[in-house]
Amino acid sequence: MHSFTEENYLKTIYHLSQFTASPVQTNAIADGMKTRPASVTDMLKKLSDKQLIDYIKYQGVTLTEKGKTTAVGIVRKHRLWEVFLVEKLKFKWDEVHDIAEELEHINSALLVERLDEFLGFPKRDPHGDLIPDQNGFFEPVQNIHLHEMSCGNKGVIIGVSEYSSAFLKHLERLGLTIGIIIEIKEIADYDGSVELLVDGRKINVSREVTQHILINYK
Amino acid sequence: MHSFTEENYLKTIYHLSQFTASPVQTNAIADGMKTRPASVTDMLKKLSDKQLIDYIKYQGVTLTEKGKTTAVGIVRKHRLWEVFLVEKLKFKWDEVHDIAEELEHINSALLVERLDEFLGFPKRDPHGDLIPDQNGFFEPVQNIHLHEMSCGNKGVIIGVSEYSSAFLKHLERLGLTIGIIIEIKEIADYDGSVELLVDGRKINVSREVTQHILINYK
DNA sequence: AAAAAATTTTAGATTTGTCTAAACATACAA
DNA sequence: TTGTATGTTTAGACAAATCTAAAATTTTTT
Repeated sequence: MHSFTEENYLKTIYHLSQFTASPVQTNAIADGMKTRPASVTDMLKKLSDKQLIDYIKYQGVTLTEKGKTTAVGIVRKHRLWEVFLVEKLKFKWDEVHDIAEELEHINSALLVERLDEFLGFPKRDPHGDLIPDQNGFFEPVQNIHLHEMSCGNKGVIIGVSEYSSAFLKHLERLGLTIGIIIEIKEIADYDGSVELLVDGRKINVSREVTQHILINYK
Repeated sequence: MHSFTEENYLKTIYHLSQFTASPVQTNAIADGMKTRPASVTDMLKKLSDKQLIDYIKYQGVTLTEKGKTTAVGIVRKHRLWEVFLVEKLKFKWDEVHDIAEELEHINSALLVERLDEFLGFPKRDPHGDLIPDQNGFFEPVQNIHLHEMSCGNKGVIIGVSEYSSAFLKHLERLGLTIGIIIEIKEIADYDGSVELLVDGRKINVSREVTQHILINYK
């Protein structure tokens, strides 16, 4: 078995490699793990010894199959527990991330499958993220961030890419929750803030916010 | 916050002090924690520094109020999670102990209270152990072990004091589960094995088994 | 292509929890 | 009450995960 720390490194590397095809760099991992680059280097050696990552000095890392399987397993647990907390225990979507960070390390394959069944095999978690199935598969996503869209574009809010309570509460106050249909009315040259049409109302959101909203856009 | 290890020490000390009024000894803790006496001594110093135990060299330890509160909190979580696993996820009573050992360290007061509510404020866990309430209170138990009873005595199986899957499966095979009424027909001088009357049938159980069955006997 | 900047790694230290072996304290028995 | 057995603590080491400071490598700039 792997330590919590090892699991967290794998998860961080997994999430970082979602955004790029190239190897994940030490500094990026250090940021994600809120630790120092020197500590990351130490851990990369260990994960490499355990065949969980391919590591080339100074070049960065990629997950091996074994590493990816482990990482996806943790992501699956995290998202299932989030569904449990919201659906069964009446938590709000901004309250569950930190608790799920702990629960994701509970080690029992049977538990995960029973939980999945108990929850009715949910497809997405409360933040709109897809839940990998028992074999680690899930349809590749082709969402784009709101800030990548252009004037006149329409779409549906399908998820977020930031899970802090502060951010999620802010979205809720703005009425920008999952499933909401939005249309881009104007993008300010000055600060990148965006005017949205939501449910007939006009709403102004900062660039900061647009960078963390995922849109299902075709 | 306390580390998992610290929490496990506190829990072990708590359980050991259930059986005796006198201070808990280093070797007993080492047994319970499956570690060495020298390691226990190191940890006792740390717990003492944190005011979780009263520790006198060579004499043993007792929990402080703070230590007891912490320990009971962990026991509460353990037992609530066991109920969840059996009642909601359809685990068997012999499958839940190890998973609950992990879940008991999840850190969220709100989670515990929501879980309690979700489960309908259960009074006992699947092994018959009482679940402390939110304030750590629970009626003092006056169960006795089956091996402490005499010929002709009757009682109800109210719990167990051993949680291994092997033991619990054995009980189930014998039909000795919680709520079952038993009567002692005979106690063998030779090996301490006991003949029980259960539901009209006669059953013979080893002394080993009688030492881990708790009876509500008045 | 050399210099400067950014990134990454090494070296050496620290903390937590563990260990073995040896010393120390207490209990008990002759 | 002295000796032996049992139980406990100290001393010194080790592994995991982290850190700072310095050295090494790669990338970017001029």
